[in-house]
Amino acid sequence: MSSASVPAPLGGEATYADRSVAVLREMILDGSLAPGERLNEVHISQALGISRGPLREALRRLASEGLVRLVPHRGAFVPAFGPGQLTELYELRIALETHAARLVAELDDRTGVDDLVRALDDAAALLDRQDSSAYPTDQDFHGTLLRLAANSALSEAAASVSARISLARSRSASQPVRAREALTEHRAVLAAIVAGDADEAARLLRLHLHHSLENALSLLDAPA
Amino acid sequence: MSSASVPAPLGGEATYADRSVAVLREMILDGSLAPGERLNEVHISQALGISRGPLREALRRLASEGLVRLVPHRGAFVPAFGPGQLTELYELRIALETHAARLVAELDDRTGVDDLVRALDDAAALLDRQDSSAYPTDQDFHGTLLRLAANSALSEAAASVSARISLARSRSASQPVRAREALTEHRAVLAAIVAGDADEAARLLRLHLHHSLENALSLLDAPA
DNA sequence: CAACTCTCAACTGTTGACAGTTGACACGTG
DNA sequence: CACGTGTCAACTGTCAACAGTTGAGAGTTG
Repeated sequence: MSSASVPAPLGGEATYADRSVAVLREMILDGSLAPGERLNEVHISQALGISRGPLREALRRLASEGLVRLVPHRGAFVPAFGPGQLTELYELRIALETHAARLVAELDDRTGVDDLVRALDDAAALLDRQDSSAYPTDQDFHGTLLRLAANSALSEAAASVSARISLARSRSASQPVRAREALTEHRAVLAAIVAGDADEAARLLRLHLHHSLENALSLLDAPA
Repeated sequence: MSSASVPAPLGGEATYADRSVAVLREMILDGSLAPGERLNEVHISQALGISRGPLREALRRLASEGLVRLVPHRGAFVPAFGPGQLTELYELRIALETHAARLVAELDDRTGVDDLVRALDDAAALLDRQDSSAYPTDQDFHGTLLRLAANSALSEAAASVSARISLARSRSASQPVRAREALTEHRAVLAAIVAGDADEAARLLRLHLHHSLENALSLLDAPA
């Protein structure tokens, strides 16, 4: 382990297990715990200043999110995703998000959609003015779409998948410069939603995510 | 190939937690543990002849499957699903399965699909000959479709959703007589898949699952 | 008599110790 | 020298006991 691990305060009001989940998830996603690394229960519990019980519970919960892989009698590992698994995860994401887009397109109340349209217009203006290659609202767009679908089961599943994809992509942390393309595609999807064309919205979003997958795969093959 | 996994008698070599998960899942799905019921750690662990540690792990794992609801400092409950949640779950199922159908329709290797066609033909013949109102292959059809999609992440997500739907429908255990309609719709979906028409396959499957949802909802409102 | 407070039993959260398993290293054998 | 074997440290799985929280009911007060 990248053992620096300050015996973090871990202070708050939730249970130790809850807080451990949060701390470990953060460490896994930001690379403090590298893919392939083994998570030693004794070391980590001592580093967190708790006993093995709550830590084990945290590890099991992370395993159910797919951020940790448990091997009986061997322990917990941070999974290392290959191109095949990244593709599987993207296909799953496509399944979830395209259906969310379909649900939103068939929604009666359009206020949420209108807000999203405005947000994307603002982002477009910002991107045109200053050459900021960053497109911080990418995750926002997908997150908002899920939220508008108003299906908590769907949202939770999508969140789980997104976390795993983040982990799979974590090695290539350098956000690509697909900002403009992504924004353009987002606006196209949104236009179809506004028009109430569920099929077209789903089709465009599927296309967009396939582009994103291609991008992610190319970055995966070319490690820094 | 050490673990060619002979399905051990479940009392054999898995950990206590593993076995507890299996036992409890069974009890929840077959109604031994009714929705709304509270799961007392002490009582259950004594009934299973183990200590609270492994049982707690089992409960957390079931919670991650959605078959148990954990309330901090209050304990574990078997969730009681209302019409709204059942609808959410079905929408999630639709998202997953329609995408699976799409993937299968775009598959090159058609041998698996051909097998499924034959299986449905057999089922149809059987259903015509004897007036057996049961259509045992309903779950088989959906399960096979998922398997053919060859995406383990997708399959696992679908399995989790199916388990929750089973729980939500468990009160109305009497399988409805939608056998013929279901089979007809299955064959229509499959025909589209054979034709390689992903859009149409997805559309028909979405329709089929919406019918199934309507049926489930009507049974939910009218308790025996 | 309603509402509020206090007390307590039951239960979950947590801990530290014990038991069984695994993988690796050293050793002996062909 | 390759290979099987024995041994062992490290680690996970499990247990029983301790600590903190919750909800309910007895008791009290206006």
